[in-house]
Amino acid sequence: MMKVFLVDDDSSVRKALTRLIRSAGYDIETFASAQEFFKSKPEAAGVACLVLDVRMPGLNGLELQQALRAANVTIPIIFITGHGDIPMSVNAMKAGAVDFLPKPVRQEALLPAIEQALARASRQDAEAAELIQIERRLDTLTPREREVMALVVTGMLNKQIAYELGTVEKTIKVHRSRVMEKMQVSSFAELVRLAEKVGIPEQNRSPGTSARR
Amino acid sequence: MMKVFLVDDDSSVRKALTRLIRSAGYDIETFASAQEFFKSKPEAAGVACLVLDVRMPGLNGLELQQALRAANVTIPIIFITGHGDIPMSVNAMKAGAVDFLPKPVRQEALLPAIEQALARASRQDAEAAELIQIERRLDTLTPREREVMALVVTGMLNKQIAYELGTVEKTIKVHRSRVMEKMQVSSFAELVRLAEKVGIPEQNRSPGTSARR
DNA sequence: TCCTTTGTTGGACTAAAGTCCAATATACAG
DNA sequence: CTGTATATTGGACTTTAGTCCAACAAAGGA
Repeated sequence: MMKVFLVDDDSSVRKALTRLIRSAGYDIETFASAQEFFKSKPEAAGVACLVLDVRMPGLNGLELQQALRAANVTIPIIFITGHGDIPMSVNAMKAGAVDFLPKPVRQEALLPAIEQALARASRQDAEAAELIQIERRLDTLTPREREVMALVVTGMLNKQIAYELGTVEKTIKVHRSRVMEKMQVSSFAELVRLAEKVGIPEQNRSPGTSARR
Repeated sequence: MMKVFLVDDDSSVRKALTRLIRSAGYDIETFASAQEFFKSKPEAAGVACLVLDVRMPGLNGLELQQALRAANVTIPIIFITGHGDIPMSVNAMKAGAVDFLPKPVRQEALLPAIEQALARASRQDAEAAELIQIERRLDTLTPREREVMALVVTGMLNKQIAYELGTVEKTIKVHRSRVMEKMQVSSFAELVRLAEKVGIPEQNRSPGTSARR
């Protein structure tokens, strides 16, 4: 892991930056166009960042940034460009770019940017991995268990939940215990924190009078 | 509330932008220098944003941005400049600027930026107000109660906490109940969430064997 | 010195939550 | 039709947590 993708239509730039980035100890993979990169499944690259030329024939760098965002690919991007202007750089940064460097690219600027981008990628990756873990557990819950969990983490008492769901306290206890087991937590505090992370009480439960028996 | 501060050493710019901003329905207050603005207690301005010229005699805009950050003043900043370059704009954005607009400033660029900046200020203000509320309650806790709260929100049982703190379960119950009361929560789930917001288990408690009796 | 705050603890319960073992009822897939 | 997953419930307890009343000790201030 720790991979750097480089997308630039100028082969001499690719050659020079490849040498630089490789000598800094990173894995590097280059592409001559945004389309080519986009087809390479960058979402599966693990911890990686993207050094991206702005002006290219076909899809340009900023458009690729939008396309990646639209595809939910969160790889950190460092733009490089020979003919940029302020609005362009500002837009790129607003859209989440790590840096925006004028060409010719100085290694004292590029290498720290890459380091920072990879650090960000690493955090994002860890965060995403944790969320996936949690959602995987959530997927093992039955619909009823999910309902119970959503109410439990609000702090409601079992008897209140039972009334809300039109059943009895005993049943809630059973569901609740299965929720704890399936979510792999050993304390209620942990369950609350898990629920916070995935934003659990987000389901629009019908307000007011719900199903009674 | 909803105030716009404008800092620019050029009085004709101040005049023109004041008219524009006022006509858009915002309160505006202008300053001819960064120092002047800095002395005006901007941290107490409520929901507000700052339109800031980069190049000024004395403290320049970017330096003011750093000074504000150092002073923990989080007012959103929109830079305006007549002689900017890409690295300058990128640095400003990295440091959290909302936008970075070239002069002459077009109102179609400035007004949306102000709107966005004020929206951000509003969120920050709400967030800060909530944290202050919580910390105010935390301040009413005795040292011991804080310790107990920190352990309680990890999900430990009263008896475990008692062992950890070298006392008995009964004592923990008392502290715990006072914590709930002083923090003004009616459920354990709420307490856990409050603790999350202020990052409660952050105190470096001595690891391993702690105080026994 | 006297009072307040803080930290403790006991007794006596009540309430809530959790556990084990069992048993029904329904819907659905094979 | 039969087995499985889901949802439900009872009984019988055990553990935990919470509540009310009372009391005591040490530290610090007024």
